[in-house]
Amino acid sequence: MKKFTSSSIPIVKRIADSTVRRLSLYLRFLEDFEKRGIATISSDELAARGGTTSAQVRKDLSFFGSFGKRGLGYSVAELSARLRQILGLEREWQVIIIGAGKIGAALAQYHGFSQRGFRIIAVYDADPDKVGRAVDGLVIRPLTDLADDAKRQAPDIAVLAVPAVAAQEVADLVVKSGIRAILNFAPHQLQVPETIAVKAVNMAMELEGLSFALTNG
Amino acid sequence: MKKFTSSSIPIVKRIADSTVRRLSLYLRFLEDFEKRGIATISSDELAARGGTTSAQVRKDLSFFGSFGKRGLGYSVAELSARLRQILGLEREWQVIIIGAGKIGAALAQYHGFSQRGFRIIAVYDADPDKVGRAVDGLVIRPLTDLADDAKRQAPDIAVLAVPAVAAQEVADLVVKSGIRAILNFAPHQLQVPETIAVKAVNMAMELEGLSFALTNG
DNA sequence: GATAACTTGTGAAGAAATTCACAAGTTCAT
DNA sequence: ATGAACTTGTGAATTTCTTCACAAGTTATC
Ligand SMILES: NC(=O)c1ccc[n+]([C@@H]2O[C@H](COP(=O)([O-])OP(=O)(O)OC[C@H]3O[C@@H](n4cnc5c(N)ncnc54)[C@H](O)[C@@H]3O)[C@@H](O)[C@H]2O)c1
Ligand SMILES: NC(=O)c1ccc[n+]([C@@H]2O[C@H](COP(=O)([O-])OP(=O)(O)OC[C@H]3O[C@@H](n4cnc5c(N)ncnc54)[C@H](O)[C@@H]3O)[C@@H](O)[C@H]2O)c1
Repeated sequence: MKKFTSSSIPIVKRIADSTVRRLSLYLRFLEDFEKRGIATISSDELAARGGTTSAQVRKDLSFFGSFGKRGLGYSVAELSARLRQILGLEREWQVIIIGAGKIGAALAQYHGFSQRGFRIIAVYDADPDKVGRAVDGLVIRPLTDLADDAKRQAPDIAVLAVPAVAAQEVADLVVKSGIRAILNFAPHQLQVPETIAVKAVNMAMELEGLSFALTNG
Repeated sequence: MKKFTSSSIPIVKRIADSTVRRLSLYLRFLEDFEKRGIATISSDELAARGGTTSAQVRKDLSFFGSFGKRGLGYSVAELSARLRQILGLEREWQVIIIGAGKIGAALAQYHGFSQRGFRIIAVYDADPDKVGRAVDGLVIRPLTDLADDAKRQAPDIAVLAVPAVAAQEVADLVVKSGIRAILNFAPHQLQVPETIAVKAVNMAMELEGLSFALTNG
């Protein structure tokens, strides 16, 4: 088993999605603690905040190294730096939004993303009426420009906020343009090569989950 | 082990969240097949669509009964009816939106939810400048009215689209008003009684998941 | 009605994720 | 220095989830 060294984060086995989500949560809590001037934190306190257990917190972190001090806990500053490193948040990611409708516009105007290192560099739409208008300082570009633009700007992540019927063809174009990650808001299961990372935000599915919980609760 | 009867869906053990999400997916596919006039479908075809396996599909369904015909597969119409019953989608759910900002407004104007039986009956905001304006035919109401309104209208689900700092106090009010399910868009981990069903849509977390995938891919 | 080709439903096996439990290390007070 | 009070990191145990594999049932064809 490889040991952690300060210069890199070794990943010795596939990390579960649920683990990554929790790391993301922990980071948010740590930032909160940092803001409040708290210097160290125990796995127990971190767990209480996230609705999990201290063992889970320690196990999650143990995949990447050992960042704590026995008897004391974790340095808030150090652990959040580690998590940012693990999650790949030390760099800035270039994000484009495709579909300047209601959701796409709301996302483009939301500054919470760039605060976390996800910079929205362009907004695209297929509707000639929308192209040329501005959303939060970004001029909406025609989708036909995407392939060319991507060659120059090499965006990292495409956010899909187009109607479900258009989602697949847009995804195909995104993949063809060399973009390797997609955040999909359309209620359509995308078929993409497995080298492409896809996350879906499906609000109808969340509501149905609540419906199930209310019905069988 | 209890057996399935046509009048009710017996749940003999706790159903995993992941199972419910997949049921929701299957239902979407079935509706698609139904629209295209396909009468029967095999677990294999359903699985291919959802990126899972036929055994997984059959196991998911087996928690609730046996809905298929050996050698033939599932009746698309019957299985979607069953899934709607299981998910509690035979009735209409009353939904309120709290926070008429960018996201809240986009959600209020989105008709995809009511098409799936989630009827948005009211929008609330704390900002006096927003109160009284209309979003998609709904007049924005002052949040101070919520408790009273809820006594009459008994909404089922509250969608939280308020800033993170306000999320907890709004959630407390929602719970106090007798609403038993929350869909939270604010990047804040809500603390609520365990009788309350909560789902969170955390887009920053999804982006960080993509960042992780791109970094450690 | 016999055979071939399917497909379901489900125990059992296997894999994965979570929780337990404790040795080992740290801090603090006296 | 010593003891008490903490807390981490991690194998092992446990629980949960997924996949396997096959008996049993259905349909179609000849
Ligand atoms: N608005 C919501 O609250 C909400 C909620 C859940 C899911 N969604 C989903 O998000 C997606 C967008 O929803 P919306 O409400 O913003 O819709 P919308 O109609 O307001 O916006 C869609 C935009 O996409 C553009 N578009 C259409 N085809 C395109 C194409 N081929 N290439 C590029 N752009 C194209 C349209 O011109 C339009 O500007 C839909 O799939 C919807 O189901 C929206
Ligand atoms: N806009 C996005 O794309 C986006 C993306 C991810 C997450 N979010 C989250 O969604 C939430 C809303 O974001 P937004 O962009 O719509 O913000 P916004 O500022 O546009 O809207 C927030 C609304 O909430 C109202 N509000 C504030 N305090 C309130 C209270 N105590 N009770 C009732 N209403 C109150 C405000 O008056 C405003 O109308 C935030 O938590 C944000 O982090 C938004």
